[in-house]
Amino acid sequence: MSIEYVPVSEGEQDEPIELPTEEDGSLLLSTVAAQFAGASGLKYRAGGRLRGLRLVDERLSPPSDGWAAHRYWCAFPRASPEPAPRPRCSDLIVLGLPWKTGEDAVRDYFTGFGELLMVQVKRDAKTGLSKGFGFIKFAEYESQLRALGRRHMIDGRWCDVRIPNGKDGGASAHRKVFVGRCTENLTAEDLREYFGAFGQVTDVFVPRPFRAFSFVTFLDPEVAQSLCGQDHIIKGVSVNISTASPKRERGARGSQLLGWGLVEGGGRVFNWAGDAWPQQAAPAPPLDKPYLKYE
DNA sequence: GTTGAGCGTT
Repeated sequence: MSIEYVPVSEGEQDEPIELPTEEDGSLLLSTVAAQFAGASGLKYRAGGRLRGLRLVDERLSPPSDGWAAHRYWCAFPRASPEPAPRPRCSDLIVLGLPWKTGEDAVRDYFTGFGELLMVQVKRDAKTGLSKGFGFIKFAEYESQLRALGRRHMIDGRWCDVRIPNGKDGGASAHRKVFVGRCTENLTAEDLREYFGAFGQVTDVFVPRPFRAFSFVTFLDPEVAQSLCGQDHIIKGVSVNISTASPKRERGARGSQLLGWGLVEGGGRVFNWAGDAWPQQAAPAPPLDKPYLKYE
Protein backbone atom coordinates (compact mmCIF):
# COMPACT_ATOMS: atom_id res chain seq x y z
CA MET A 1 0.00 0.00 0.00
CA SER A 2 1.35 3.40 -0.86
CA ILE A 3 1.01 6.80 0.69
CA GLU A 4 -2.13 8.70 -0.18
CA TYR A 5 -3.44 12.08 0.86
CA VAL A 6 -6.51 12.45 3.03
CA PRO A 7 -8.52 15.67 3.11
CA VAL A 8 -8.97 16.77 6.74
CA SER A 9 -10.49 20.00 8.01
CA GLU A 10 -10.91 21.39 11.50
CA GLY A 11 -14.70 21.58 11.33
CA GLU A 12 -17.10 20.18 8.76
CA GLN A 13 -17.37 23.53 6.96
CA ASP A 14 -13.67 24.41 6.98
CA GLU A 15 -11.20 24.13 4.15
CA PRO A 16 -9.44 20.74 4.19
CA ILE A 17 -5.73 20.15 4.38
CA GLU A 18 -4.42 17.01 2.71
CA LEU A 19 -2.57 14.81 5.17
CA PRO A 20 -0.33 11.86 4.22
CA THR A 21 -1.06 8.33 5.36
CA GLU A 22 1.54 5.79 6.49
CA GLU A 23 2.81 2.82 4.52
CA ASP A 24 0.20 0.59 6.13
CA GLY A 25 -2.63 2.86 5.00
CA SER A 26 -3.29 4.32 8.43
CA LEU A 27 -3.26 8.00 9.30
CA LEU A 28 -1.29 8.92 12.39
CA LEU A 29 -3.14 10.95 14.99
CA SER A 30 0.09 12.92 15.41
CA THR A 31 -0.10 13.85 11.72
CA VAL A 32 -3.59 15.21 12.33
CA ALA A 33 -2.54 16.97 15.53
CA ALA A 34 0.39 18.59 13.73
CA GLN A 35 -2.15 20.61 11.76
CA PHE A 36 -5.01 20.68 14.26
CA ALA A 37 -3.63 21.00 17.78
CA GLY A 38 -5.67 19.15 20.36
CA ALA A 39 -7.54 16.94 17.89
CA SER A 40 -8.39 13.58 19.40
CA GLY A 41 -9.89 11.82 16.38
CA LEU A 42 -11.57 12.18 13.00
CA LYS A 43 -15.14 11.91 11.81
CA TYR A 44 -16.92 11.88 8.50
CA ARG A 45 -20.38 11.63 7.05
CA ALA A 46 -21.67 8.30 5.73
CA GLY A 47 -25.11 8.35 4.18
CA GLY A 48 -26.05 11.46 6.10
CA ARG A 49 -24.89 10.04 9.43
CA LEU A 50 -21.83 10.97 11.38
CA ARG A 51 -19.20 8.32 11.79
CA GLY A 52 -16.01 8.24 13.76
CA LEU A 53 -12.79 6.65 12.57
CA ARG A 54 -11.29 3.72 14.38
CA LEU A 55 -8.25 4.77 16.43
CA VAL A 56 -5.80 2.21 17.83
CA ASP A 57 -2.32 2.99 19.13
CA GLU A 58 -2.45 6.52 17.72
CA ARG A 59 -3.26 5.17 14.24
CA LEU A 60 -6.47 6.11 12.48
CA SER A 61 -7.85 3.40 10.20
CA PRO A 62 -9.56 4.27 6.92
CA PRO A 63 -13.29 3.59 6.48
CA SER A 64 -14.13 0.27 4.86
CA ASP A 65 -14.63 2.00 1.53
CA GLY A 66 -11.25 3.74 1.68
CA TRP A 67 -9.92 7.18 2.44
CA ALA A 68 -10.82 8.68 -0.92
CA ALA A 69 -14.56 8.11 -0.54
CA HIS A 70 -14.96 10.83 2.09
CA ARG A 71 -13.65 13.98 3.56
CA TYR A 72 -12.92 14.23 7.27
CA TRP A 73 -12.85 16.70 10.08
CA CYS A 74 -11.55 16.72 13.57
CA ALA A 75 -12.99 15.60 16.87
CA PHE A 76 -11.79 17.49 19.92
CA PRO A 77 -12.02 16.51 23.57
CA ARG A 78 -15.08 17.92 25.26
CA ALA A 79 -14.13 21.11 27.02
CA SER A 80 -13.44 19.67 30.44
CA PRO A 81 -16.38 20.74 32.57
CA GLU A 82 -14.42 20.11 35.75
CA PRO A 83 -11.06 21.79 35.70
CA ALA A 84 -12.24 23.10 39.08
CA PRO A 85 -9.03 22.80 41.05
CA ARG A 86 -9.86 21.15 44.31
CA PRO A 87 -9.01 23.12 47.40
CA ARG A 88 -5.63 22.19 48.73
CA CYS A 89 -5.05 20.65 52.10
CA SER A 90 -3.77 22.96 54.78
CA ASP A 91 -1.89 22.05 57.90
CA LEU A 92 -4.43 21.27 60.60
CA ILE A 93 -3.89 21.82 64.30
CA VAL A 94 -4.90 19.05 66.67
CA LEU A 95 -5.82 20.51 70.05
CA GLY A 96 -6.26 18.74 73.33
CA LEU A 97 -3.93 15.79 72.86
CA PRO A 98 -3.21 13.81 76.00
CA TRP A 99 0.28 14.46 77.37
CA LYS A 100 1.28 10.89 76.70
CA THR A 101 0.24 10.91 73.04
CA GLY A 102 3.06 10.99 70.52
CA GLU A 103 3.36 11.14 66.75
CA ASP A 104 2.79 7.43 66.28
CA ALA A 105 -0.59 7.44 68.01
CA VAL A 106 -1.66 10.59 66.18
CA ARG A 107 -0.64 9.06 62.87
CA ASP A 108 -2.36 5.78 63.62
CA TYR A 109 -5.56 7.57 64.51
CA PHE A 110 -5.80 10.04 61.63
CA THR A 111 -4.68 7.57 58.98
CA GLY A 112 -8.21 6.27 59.40
CA PHE A 113 -9.36 9.45 57.66
CA GLY A 114 -6.90 9.26 54.78
CA GLU A 115 -3.26 9.35 53.84
CA LEU A 116 -1.18 11.68 55.98
CA LEU A 117 1.69 13.79 54.68
CA MET A 118 2.81 15.21 58.02
CA VAL A 119 2.40 14.58 61.73
CA GLN A 120 3.90 16.65 64.52
CA VAL A 121 3.38 16.71 68.27
CA LYS A 122 4.73 19.92 69.75
CA ARG A 123 7.02 19.48 72.72
CA ASP A 124 8.82 21.65 75.21
CA ALA A 125 12.35 22.06 73.92
CA LYS A 126 13.93 21.43 77.30
CA THR A 127 11.80 18.72 78.83
CA GLY A 128 10.61 17.07 75.66
CA LEU A 129 7.14 16.89 77.17
CA SER A 130 4.17 17.28 74.85
CA LYS A 131 2.50 20.66 74.81
CA GLY A 132 -0.83 18.96 74.23
CA PHE A 133 -1.25 19.91 70.59
CA GLY A 134 0.18 19.04 67.24
CA PHE A 135 -0.19 19.42 63.50
CA ILE A 136 -1.21 17.09 60.71
CA LYS A 137 -1.60 17.40 56.98
CA PHE A 138 -3.64 15.12 54.76
CA ALA A 139 -2.89 14.24 51.16
CA GLU A 140 -6.52 14.52 50.05
CA TYR A 141 -8.88 17.39 50.71
CA GLU A 142 -11.73 14.92 51.30
CA SER A 143 -9.77 13.50 54.23
CA GLN A 144 -9.35 16.99 55.65
CA LEU A 145 -13.11 17.59 55.35
CA ARG A 146 -13.86 14.37 57.16
CA ALA A 147 -11.44 15.20 59.97
CA LEU A 148 -12.76 18.74 60.37
CA GLY A 149 -16.33 17.50 60.53
CA ARG A 150 -16.12 15.87 63.95
CA ARG A 151 -14.32 15.61 67.26
CA HIS A 152 -11.75 12.92 67.86
CA MET A 153 -11.17 10.53 70.70
CA ILE A 154 -7.42 9.97 70.89
CA ASP A 155 -5.85 7.97 73.71
CA GLY A 156 -8.99 8.47 75.79
CA ARG A 157 -9.40 12.21 75.35
CA TRP A 158 -11.57 14.32 73.06
CA CYS A 159 -9.48 16.38 70.66
CA ASP A 160 -10.38 19.10 68.19
CA VAL A 161 -9.04 19.55 64.67
CA ARG A 162 -9.00 23.09 63.31
CA ILE A 163 -7.50 25.18 60.59
CA PRO A 164 -4.69 27.02 62.40
CA ASN A 165 -5.08 30.67 63.26
CA GLY A 166 -3.96 33.00 60.54
CA LYS A 167 -3.65 30.17 58.00
CA ASP A 168 -7.00 30.58 56.36
CA GLY A 169 -6.53 34.05 54.95
CA GLY A 170 -9.17 35.45 57.29
CA ALA A 171 -11.79 33.13 55.85
CA SER A 172 -12.81 32.00 59.32
CA ALA A 173 -14.20 35.46 59.98
CA HIS A 174 -16.81 34.73 57.33
CA ARG A 175 -17.34 31.10 58.27
CA LYS A 176 -18.28 31.73 61.89
CA VAL A 177 -21.54 32.97 63.36
CA PHE A 178 -22.41 34.24 66.79
CA VAL A 179 -25.40 32.51 68.35
CA GLY A 180 -27.00 34.77 70.95
CA ARG A 181 -29.68 34.11 73.60
CA CYS A 182 -28.52 30.58 74.23
CA THR A 183 -29.79 28.86 77.33
CA GLU A 184 -27.83 26.52 79.51
CA ASN A 185 -29.57 23.41 78.21
CA LEU A 186 -28.29 23.99 74.68
CA THR A 187 -25.21 21.83 74.36
CA ALA A 188 -22.49 21.97 71.75
CA GLU A 189 -23.86 18.69 70.44
CA ASP A 190 -27.33 20.23 70.07
CA LEU A 191 -25.89 23.13 68.12
CA ARG A 192 -23.75 20.92 65.92
CA GLU A 193 -26.70 18.71 65.11
CA TYR A 194 -29.08 21.58 64.43
CA PHE A 195 -26.73 23.71 62.32
CA GLY A 196 -25.31 20.67 60.57
CA ALA A 197 -28.54 20.61 58.58
CA PHE A 198 -27.48 23.87 56.90
CA GLY A 199 -23.95 22.82 56.01
CA GLN A 200 -20.87 21.13 57.40
CA VAL A 201 -20.00 22.49 60.82
CA THR A 202 -16.29 22.59 61.59
CA ASP A 203 -16.45 23.98 65.12
CA VAL A 204 -18.87 24.72 67.93
CA PHE A 205 -17.78 26.79 70.88
CA VAL A 206 -19.91 26.93 74.01
CA PRO A 207 -18.33 28.98 76.81
CA ARG A 208 -17.90 27.40 80.17
CA PRO A 209 -18.98 28.47 82.68
CA PHE A 210 -22.26 29.23 80.99
CA ARG A 211 -22.66 32.45 79.06
CA ALA A 212 -25.70 33.09 76.91
CA PHE A 213 -24.01 32.73 73.55
CA SER A 214 -22.11 30.28 71.39
CA PHE A 215 -20.09 30.25 68.19
CA VAL A 216 -20.70 27.95 65.27
CA THR A 217 -18.21 27.72 62.42
CA PHE A 218 -19.18 26.33 59.03
CA LEU A 219 -16.96 25.01 56.30
CA ASP A 220 -18.77 27.17 53.74
CA PRO A 221 -18.81 30.93 54.38
CA GLU A 222 -21.95 31.23 52.23
CA VAL A 223 -23.84 29.06 54.69
CA ALA A 224 -22.65 31.14 57.63
CA GLN A 225 -23.53 34.42 55.96
CA SER A 226 -26.95 33.18 54.86
CA LEU A 227 -27.93 32.53 58.48
CA CYS A 228 -26.90 35.91 59.84
CA GLY A 229 -29.75 38.10 61.02
CA GLN A 230 -32.08 35.15 61.53
CA ASP A 231 -33.75 33.82 64.64
CA HIS A 232 -33.89 30.05 65.00
CA ILE A 233 -35.68 27.87 67.50
CA ILE A 234 -33.51 25.06 68.83
CA LYS A 235 -34.99 22.75 71.45
CA GLY A 236 -37.65 25.37 72.07
CA VAL A 237 -35.10 28.14 72.55
CA SER A 238 -35.20 31.17 70.25
CA VAL A 239 -31.60 32.03 69.46
CA ASN A 240 -30.33 34.92 67.38
CA ILE A 241 -27.64 34.50 64.75
CA SER A 242 -25.30 37.27 63.76
CA THR A 243 -21.80 37.76 62.43
CA ALA A 244 -18.96 36.88 64.76
CA SER A 245 -16.78 39.77 65.82
CA PRO A 246 -13.04 39.44 66.12
CA LYS A 247 -12.01 38.34 69.55
CA ARG A 248 -9.89 41.35 70.42
CA GLU A 249 -12.67 43.76 69.67
CA ARG A 250 -14.43 44.42 72.95
CA GLY A 251 -17.31 46.85 73.34
CA ALA A 252 -16.84 49.32 70.52
CA ARG A 253 -18.49 47.25 67.81
CA GLY A 254 -19.14 50.41 65.81
CA SER A 255 -15.72 50.08 64.28
CA GLN A 256 -17.19 47.34 62.08
CA LEU A 257 -18.10 50.28 59.91
CA LEU A 258 -14.40 50.82 59.37
CA GLY A 259 -14.10 47.34 57.93
CA TRP A 260 -12.15 45.98 60.86
CA GLY A 261 -9.01 47.59 59.59
CA LEU A 262 -7.91 49.17 62.82
CA VAL A 263 -8.92 48.15 66.28
CA GLU A 264 -8.00 49.23 69.75
CA GLY A 265 -7.49 46.66 72.42
CA GLY A 266 -5.79 46.53 75.79
CA GLY A 267 -4.33 49.98 75.42
CA ARG A 268 -2.65 49.13 72.14
CA VAL A 269 -3.67 49.59 68.56
CA PHE A 270 -3.53 46.67 66.18
CA ASN A 271 -3.55 46.79 62.48
CA TRP A 272 -3.97 43.90 60.12
CA ALA A 273 -4.62 43.22 56.51
CA GLY A 274 -8.04 42.80 54.99
CA ASP A 275 -10.53 40.88 57.03
CA ALA A 276 -8.05 38.63 58.77
CA TRP A 277 -8.47 38.26 62.45
CA PRO A 278 -5.84 39.91 64.56
CA GLN A 279 -3.09 37.69 65.78
CA GLN A 280 -2.85 37.65 69.50
CA ALA A 281 -1.05 40.89 70.19
CA ALA A 282 -0.90 40.60 73.93
CA PRO A 283 -1.24 36.88 74.52
CA ALA A 284 -2.55 35.92 77.88
CA PRO A 285 0.19 34.22 79.84
CA PRO A 286 -0.18 30.57 78.87
CA LEU A 287 -1.13 28.30 81.68
CA ASP A 288 1.65 25.99 82.70
CA LYS A 289 -0.63 23.01 82.56
CA PRO A 290 -3.60 23.98 80.43
CA TYR A 291 -5.15 20.50 80.37
CA LEU A 292 -4.43 19.51 83.94
CA LYS A 293 -8.07 19.81 84.91
CA TYR A 294 -8.98 17.06 82.47
CA GLU A 295 -6.39 14.54 83.52
C1' DG B 1 -26.24 37.36 81.89
C1' DT B 2 -25.72 38.49 73.20
C1' DT B 3 -18.58 37.96 71.15
C1' DG B 4 -14.39 32.57 71.94
C1' DA B 5 -8.85 28.52 75.10
C1' DG B 6 -5.11 26.19 74.14
C1' DC B 7 -1.71 27.71 67.63
C1' DG B 8 3.86 25.63 64.89
C1' DT B 9 12.21 27.06 67.88
C1' DT B 10 11.06 26.02 60.56
